[in-house]
This record gives sequence, structure tokens and C-alpha cells, in this order.
Amino acid sequence: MVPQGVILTEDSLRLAVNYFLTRDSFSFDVESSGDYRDQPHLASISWISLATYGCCIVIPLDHPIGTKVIGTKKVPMKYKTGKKIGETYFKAVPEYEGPPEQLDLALVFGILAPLFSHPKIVKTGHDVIYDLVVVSKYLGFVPVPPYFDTKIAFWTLNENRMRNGLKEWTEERYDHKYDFENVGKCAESHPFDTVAYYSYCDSKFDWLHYKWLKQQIADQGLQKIYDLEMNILNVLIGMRLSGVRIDVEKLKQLRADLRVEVVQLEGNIYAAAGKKFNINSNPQKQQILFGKKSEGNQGLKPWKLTAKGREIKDANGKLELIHYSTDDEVLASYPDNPLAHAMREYGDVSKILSTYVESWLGTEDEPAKIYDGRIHAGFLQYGTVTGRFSCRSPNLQNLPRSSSDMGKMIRDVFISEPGGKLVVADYSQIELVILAHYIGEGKLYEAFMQGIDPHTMTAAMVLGKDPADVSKVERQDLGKTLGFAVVYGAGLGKVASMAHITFDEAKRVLKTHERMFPEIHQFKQDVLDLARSRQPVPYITTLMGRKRRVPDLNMEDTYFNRKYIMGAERQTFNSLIQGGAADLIKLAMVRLDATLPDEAKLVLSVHDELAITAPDGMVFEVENTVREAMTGAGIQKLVRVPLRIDLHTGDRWGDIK
DNA sequence: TCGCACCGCGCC
DNA sequence: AAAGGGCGCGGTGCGA
Repeated sequence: MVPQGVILTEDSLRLAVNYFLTRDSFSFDVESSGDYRDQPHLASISWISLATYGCCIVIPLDHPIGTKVIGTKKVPMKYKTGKKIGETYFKAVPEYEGPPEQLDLALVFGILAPLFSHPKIVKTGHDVIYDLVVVSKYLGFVPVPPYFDTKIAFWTLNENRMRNGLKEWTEERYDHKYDFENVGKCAESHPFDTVAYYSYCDSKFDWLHYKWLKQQIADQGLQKIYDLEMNILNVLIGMRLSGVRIDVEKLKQLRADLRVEVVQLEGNIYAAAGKKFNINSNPQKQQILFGKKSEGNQGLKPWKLTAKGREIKDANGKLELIHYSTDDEVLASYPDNPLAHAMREYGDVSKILSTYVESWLGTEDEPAKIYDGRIHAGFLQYGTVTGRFSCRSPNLQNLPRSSSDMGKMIRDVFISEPGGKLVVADYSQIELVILAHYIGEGKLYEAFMQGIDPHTMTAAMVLGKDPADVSKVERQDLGKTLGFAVVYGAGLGKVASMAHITFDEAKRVLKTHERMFPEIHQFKQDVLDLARSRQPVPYITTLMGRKRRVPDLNMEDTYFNRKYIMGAERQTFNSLIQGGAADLIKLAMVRLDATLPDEAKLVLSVHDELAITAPDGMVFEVENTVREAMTGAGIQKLVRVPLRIDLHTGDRWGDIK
């Protein structure tokens, strides 16, 4: 007889695990507790549940309370952040009986170990990387692949759907709701039986979804891309566990310096405005900049609408000051206004201080994002519609670039492991490589084959010059801008402002581009036609078979729909390119993980860039491994244009580039 | 008090 | 005539 439900004895646990060991797959889920539940490498585990064919067990490990209410007690009131409101405010909460005696944690993981180390049994979960990282700590090893992730599977099947949570899908597919109190957020405060049922359902339904998803992935031709995603899980677990090392002292010094600077810049603003106001408030900025001079404001003429403002204008609504933008482009358009100037200076520094310094170091209310001298950011596979990773807690994919002073200071805080170096490699022109790969013969392709910089080639063709005669500015303004225009679908206005030319000039430039690169424009049209030929929902597939569905491509062509259709066309084409680049970097990561020496670690992935920390004595070996992983034959075979990387090695991220 | 919309902005 | 693809996050201000 195989046990079911709550497991409180060693015998029943052993019986259950013996049964699980005879199956080919199981799903599992952990409930964590403590202050670090959003940091899986630190989280404490209080429950674990497992489900497979005909069996679902729930193992409480450290639940503090029972089920029966025996009275009420008063506890200090707290904000959701965990901070106490004060010593004098209390609220009454139910008091529960003591919990049943629970199995010893070490014993449980000792018994579960053969299951998690089994090389044939699939371990599945919902956002399973979290659970895999949590149990790694208790098992003493990272669970052995193969893995399956139901969240990533749902996303692979429909990357546009925003709500891919286990709860949403369980309600949708089984019309079953089991979480009425957000138990997962704070399991330890809920009665024993409630958590037991919750944990049971998490595993049980994950298991049911798994069986369905597995088939769907295969049926929809997505096996190859899904396998790639699953192969990366192991890499991401490693990145999450090791994190990236931070020079905390340097960061604290930077905080001190920037705080002083921000105070000074605030003072400049108040002086220029002639009064104090909240500089971070847009409405107040709009009032002061654009309000009447006679009322003590600057009386500047607003000219750029915000997104909301454009919407209102389109609907013939009434425009007010709050619908006009105060962004940097606008501020820069008043070069003679001291307040606008002061605001620009302040914006730079305060943004960097709050986003990259204060929030990492933490405040009284917000916990720091640095633990043990490392940042353990989360790289999410299901975070984008194109197949790229997103990154959060904190986002390490949007640090200011080291070409600016501020960016250099921030990136200098990222350091290698002691006695090692950071090796950073990025693909050069990856998006244009993919474009040229698809188009084949043509000037862009030729440029790559001859080793000519593609932006230079673009500028040369549009200007009717030899590439050797193209100036730096022409390459940057014209070549690069047109590259963006192609890949992102930029319009006239954007091209004009990016290339620093007039509207009419932009029009001519785009016309010339179309004449000189007809194959690019033809290819765009072909991509859209192919996508539209797929019905009921149009889609494209990337280099490795990833799908991007674009329902709006189907909209009826009316005046009002026009902008949505054109937006959908830009998304479609960009997804082909951006998604292909994502395929390549993900494949490179898998290849790298398989060949990198144990002493070196992949620590960052930023779209087309990888960073690895390597011991001093192994730098040369690691560099070669990275080069082979990113450009070797096994990956080069995917594109007919040579893949190239720029590779740099240094002590700090800021040293590089 | 909190969740959300909105703005603005950092990156590729 | 006009059209910027993909993210996460900090801050403000509003309304539930």
C-alpha cells in the first residue's frame, strides 16, 4: 500500500519513496519560510510535497502550529514589509494548538536523495528552478537532470499570456481553486491542515499539468526549443547559487559620494526654481516648467506628449499639463533655462543612486540585495515574449554602461572571485548577423564575409561612398541608426532624431536605403507574409524553432486598427531577429556549461554577453572555452555568417570595454 | 495601507 | 502622414 497525503513517519516516507523510484517522473514543490523566501539559495524549507502516478505525499518539516484553534493572542502589528508599526499597536490573531511531531529534515532529505540524484527520473515543478535551488542546499547536491518546468512549458506554448501561474492554470484547466488566503506567501502563519492541503494541491496539479504539457510540447513541434530551455536550467541554478561577487566597501563609498552630490544638485534646482518642491514628482515638474510665469513658474512651452497624452489626443480628449512629457529630450530642448539644466543633472545622479546603489545596499525598510558579498539575481526564462532572459531582484541587465563615468563606477563594483579574473565575451552585431544569415547574398552579407563593419557598410551604401571613406560620425549616426530602423522598425521621426538630421533628410535616407538594400525590405515582407499564412494565429519561428505568435497581425485593416497592425508587424519581424539571438546565447550557455572547468563559473548573461569568473591560472583556458562555446562549429552551423565575439578579461566588470 | 497606472530611464 | 523591438524598477499619486 502506497502512502498518500501527509507523511509523519519514517516508514511511510520510505514506502512512498520506494514507489516514486519505480516511476519515470515526479513533480515536487517546496514551501519556504523565514526572511529570505524570495532568495532560494537562503530560504528555509518548511514543507515539501511530491506527486507522481497515483500518489501525492506532503511532508511537513518545520511547521510551527497545528490546526485546532485554542484561543486568541495579541501580536504586534506589522507592515507587509515586516517592519513593526510600533510597540503600542497589537492585533488579535487565533492561537493554534501545537503542531504534530514532524520528521527530521536531514533524515527526510537523506531518504529523498536517491530520487533527486536519479539520472533517469524527470523532476518537474512550477518555476522549478526555485525549488531545485532550495533543495540543493538540503540535499548537499544539485538535483540531477532531466528536469521539466510547467511554467516554462506554458510559456513556450503561449509566450504572450501574462498569467501563467499554477493557480490560474489549475482554475482554467480543472476549474479548481485551492488557495483562498495566499498560503504560499506565508505558510507558517496558516493552520497545519490548510498548508498541507495547499502543498498537496501544488504538487498534484503540477503533476497533472506536466502530463498534458509534455504532450502539447511534442505535438506543437516545440520539443527542440523546450529541450534547450530545460538544458539551461542547470546553468541557471549554478548562476543563482554562486551569484556575482560585489565590492561592498566600494559600493558604500559610492553611496556616500552620490548622496552628497544629490543634495547639492537638489539645492541647484530649488535655487533655479525659486522654491522648493518634490523633484521626483512629474505633476509638480510639469507645473513648474510649463506653468505661467506670472505664477512663479518657468512658462516654458511644452511640446512632447506622454504616452497617455498621445492616447488622449487620438481620442480628441482634453489635453492638460500633466499630459506633456518632462523627459530628458524635452529638458534638453531648453538649453538656456537654468532649471531645466539643473533637472537634467539631478536626474542622472539620483536615478543611479536609487536604482543601483541604495536598493542594492538596502534601507531600514527594504532588505539588501547583497548577501555574503554577492548578488544572486534571478534570470527568468519565461520573462519575455521573444525568448530572451529577463533579470530581476535586482535587474543586472540594465546597469549603466562603463562608457559613462557613472556606469564605470557601478560596474567596477562587480568583481571576480578572489584570486581570479572576470572573462567577459559578447557577440558582435548579433542581430545583424542573424538578419544577414536569413537574407544571404546582398551587401550586408558581403560585409560580414569580408570582415567589413556592417554599420560602416550601410552608411557607405546610403552615402554612395567607399566604406573606407565613411567617417566615425557617419557610421554612428547613419549606419547604426539605419540598422536599428531595420531591426526595430523605426519610423521617420525616430530616424531623424537619432541620425541628427531633418525629417525630409530622413525620408530621403530611408528611400535610399530601400533602393540600396532591396533584399532586406523584400525579406521583411516575406517574413510577414509567411507569418500571416499561419492561421488561426500568425506566428514566426526562430533559428531553433521558438515560436512567436502575433494575433494582431490578423486584425482587419481599418483606419483605427492601422497602428496596431503596424505595431504587430514590427513585433513580428523583431521577434525573428531578437528571438534568434536569444536562441544562440542560450545554446552558447549550455555549451559553455558543459565544457567550463569546475573552478570557473558563469555569473552573468546579458542578451549577447556572458561573464565568467575564472581562477588566475586558468584564464587562458577559460577564454578558449568561452570562444569555442560561443563560436565553435556546433553553434556556427546555425548561421551562415561567421559568428564573432569580443572578449575581455579584467578584475572588474568596469575594466572591460 | 496597498495595489495599480503612469512616467521616466537604465540596458541590449 | 506616421510608425521603436524587448525588458525591470523607482517614484508619485490615485482609488479601492
